[in-house]
Amino acid sequence: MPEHRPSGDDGPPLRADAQRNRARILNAAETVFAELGANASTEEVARRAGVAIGTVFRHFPTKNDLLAAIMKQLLARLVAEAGELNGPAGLFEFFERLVAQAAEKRSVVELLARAGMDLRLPDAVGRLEQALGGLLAQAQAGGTVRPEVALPEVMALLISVCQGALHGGWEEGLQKRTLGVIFAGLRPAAG
Amino acid sequence: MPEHRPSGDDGPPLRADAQRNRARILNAAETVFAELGANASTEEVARRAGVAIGTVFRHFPTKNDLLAAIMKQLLARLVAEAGELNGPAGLFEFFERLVAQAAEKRSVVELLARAGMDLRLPDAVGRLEQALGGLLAQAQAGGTVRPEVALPEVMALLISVCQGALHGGWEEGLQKRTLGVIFAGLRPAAG
Amino acid sequence: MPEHRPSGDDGPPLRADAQRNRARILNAAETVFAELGANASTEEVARRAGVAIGTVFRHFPTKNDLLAAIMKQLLARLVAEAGELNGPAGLFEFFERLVAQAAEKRSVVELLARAGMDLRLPDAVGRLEQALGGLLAQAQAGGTVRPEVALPEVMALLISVCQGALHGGWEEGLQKRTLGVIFAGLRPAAG
Amino acid sequence: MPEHRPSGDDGPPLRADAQRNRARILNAAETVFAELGANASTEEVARRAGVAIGTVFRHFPTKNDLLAAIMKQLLARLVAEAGELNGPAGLFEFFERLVAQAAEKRSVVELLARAGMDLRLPDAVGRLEQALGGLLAQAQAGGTVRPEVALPEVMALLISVCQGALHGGWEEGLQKRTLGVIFAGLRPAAG
DNA sequence: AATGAATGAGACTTCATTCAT
DNA sequence: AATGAATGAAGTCTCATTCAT
Repeated sequence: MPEHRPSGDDGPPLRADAQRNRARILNAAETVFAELGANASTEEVARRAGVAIGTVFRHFPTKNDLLAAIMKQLLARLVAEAGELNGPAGLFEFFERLVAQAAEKRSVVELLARAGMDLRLPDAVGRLEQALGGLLAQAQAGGTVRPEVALPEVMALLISVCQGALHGGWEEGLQKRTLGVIFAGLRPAAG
Repeated sequence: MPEHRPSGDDGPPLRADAQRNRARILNAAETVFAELGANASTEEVARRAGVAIGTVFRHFPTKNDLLAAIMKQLLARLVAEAGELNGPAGLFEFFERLVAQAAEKRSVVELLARAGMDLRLPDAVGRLEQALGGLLAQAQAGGTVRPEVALPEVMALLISVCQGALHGGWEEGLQKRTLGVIFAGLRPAAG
Repeated sequence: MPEHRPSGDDGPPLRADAQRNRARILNAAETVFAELGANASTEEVARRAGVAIGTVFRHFPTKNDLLAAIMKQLLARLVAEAGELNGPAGLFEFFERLVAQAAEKRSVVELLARAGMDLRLPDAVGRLEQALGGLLAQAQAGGTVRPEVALPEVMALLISVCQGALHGGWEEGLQKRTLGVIFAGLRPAAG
Repeated sequence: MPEHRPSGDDGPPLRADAQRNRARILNAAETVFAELGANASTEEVARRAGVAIGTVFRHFPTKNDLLAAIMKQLLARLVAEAGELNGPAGLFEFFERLVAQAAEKRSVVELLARAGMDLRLPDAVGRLEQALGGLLAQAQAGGTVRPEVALPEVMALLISVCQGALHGGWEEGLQKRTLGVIFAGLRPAAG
């Protein structure tokens, strides 16, 4: 009975070495996919993780499973990050952080993009939306964001701007000005 | 051995049939990559173009060359489209059209994304920027866009939102509301 | 438009070199599978055929397709052989020849065995049954085989005894005596 | 490092749990190979036996060893079965039982087939031949089988017809009629 | 110029076997 | 003795690219 962990159930706890390898693989995969894009080879992941190819497939029986796992980890991290933010400016802060990450971590976005496609991660994505919803509510309560703005377009803007940052390779100033426009669009009209 | 047309030079004019084939291949490629994504097989392109695989490689010695050519064609089309638009609302109109296309034409964006990477198309992109700059100037002249807004962030927003539309699969309403936020961010503060 | 020839249609005639390679591959495959059994590797087939692995897969997109093709060729050969035989002793002669072949050609049987399974060759098998039926009728007409004996059991005996010869590695004498029992069972009781 | 039992020697007696495991593995293997064929995975065997993969390899250092063990067990069972039969019709009865089993137990035959090949089981096979010899003698003594018929061809017929039954998937009627021909061939000529 | 067959590196995946726990 | 994680060779198949026709 090997260890695949498709989603919720944890099964018996992994042996220490297996856990270590699983983590290493996940990290290597994140790096590799970030550098080479989503169709980097699984062998490369194995090489960087310092394990044999078979080990990767023991933990993630399919390349897609590996991608899904990275994605899940990534989304969880984002949710956690969102959870730490508070107050009316939290939403904007979140945008900034994410975009900054996107600039360096190709996978953040490339994978986010596939979330709705081959990979099936509805709940993980759902949790992110929820967290984002919280930030939006706070921002609207604090008067930082117009009340008519709804969650879907905020999500859409977030993803868009991450993609843009990723593929465009924005330098710092550009990133700030681009977000500036979006933030201005979210704020209530100066009265 | 002529006939590759890496970029500027035209060389001897192509034979009529060769010209026809080149066009067919380009069209087929656009369709195929739009449908199957950027790593659809070159054979599939040949099949749809109704030519043999060798012919594709005679015209485009590398798959990347083919992608670059599509990109170039696409950008030219966008420039033309931008040229037809006028007045203070032209910029917004352009955004809307592009996003609408992105929703259907996968390649529009997937390729746009690679513009800065493996593919080298500085001049084609430059021309698009120029056209966009014209629209921006008109919008600012007409008071539709704040004067502080500069071309790079407009370009960045355009690309971002196209990517978002592509990967998110936005329905009509969402697309309108998302663009609404961006347009609000571009407009002068209501005074 | 490559050349796969799933079954009936011939499509455009293969180029001379392709035809030569196809034949080489088929021959190599027959040999290899005969020697190493049905799960010998496709690479080995390619090696013996003196072509690259890709060539094998161009002609037979799947290993199963290759097996099916061999099988078809084999059955056709058997049908032809059956067609050459005549008279009341033809059936027995056919048995003998087949068993003799089985002793050397592992595939003759191993593949025959899979005829009803993964490989789908109903018509090819059907033609063999038809030919065998002809021999049976002649034998019964000539009084060499009892009239109650029907085609299915003759087919069953033929396959059985081929399998047996294959896996048992019968020497000449044993083969003769074994068939002797079966022939005795087919003949009318001595009156 | 004890516990492999290549053939004759027994070594120190196995611990109770080890013995139990050995039996479980053997049973699981028989089932699995019967269902999935001889190249089912060893992991599957372990899974069904409810032990870890390492345990399987501790008991049977090689997959082939496992196959050999199954074979041995199977042959022993056949010998026992043959021992229970008596009288002039015993031989025919034995044929019928075996063929019936073959229809359901894929391994019975698939393994029998390999008896002479990679697996080395001369004595086990020898004992089966001996038992079969007994039945043959009785049948000949009782006048059910012609005196010229010798053991090797009986063995050959048995194996052949098992193979045929296995791969052909005979229905009941066909099985009966096929054996009918063979029995007729074994019986003394009427008269 | 076009054709399409051939090439061969490389992708994903499986599985017998070894070895640390 | 048992466990189960790790190994890595090997298998099937894909596809960009080359080259004989």
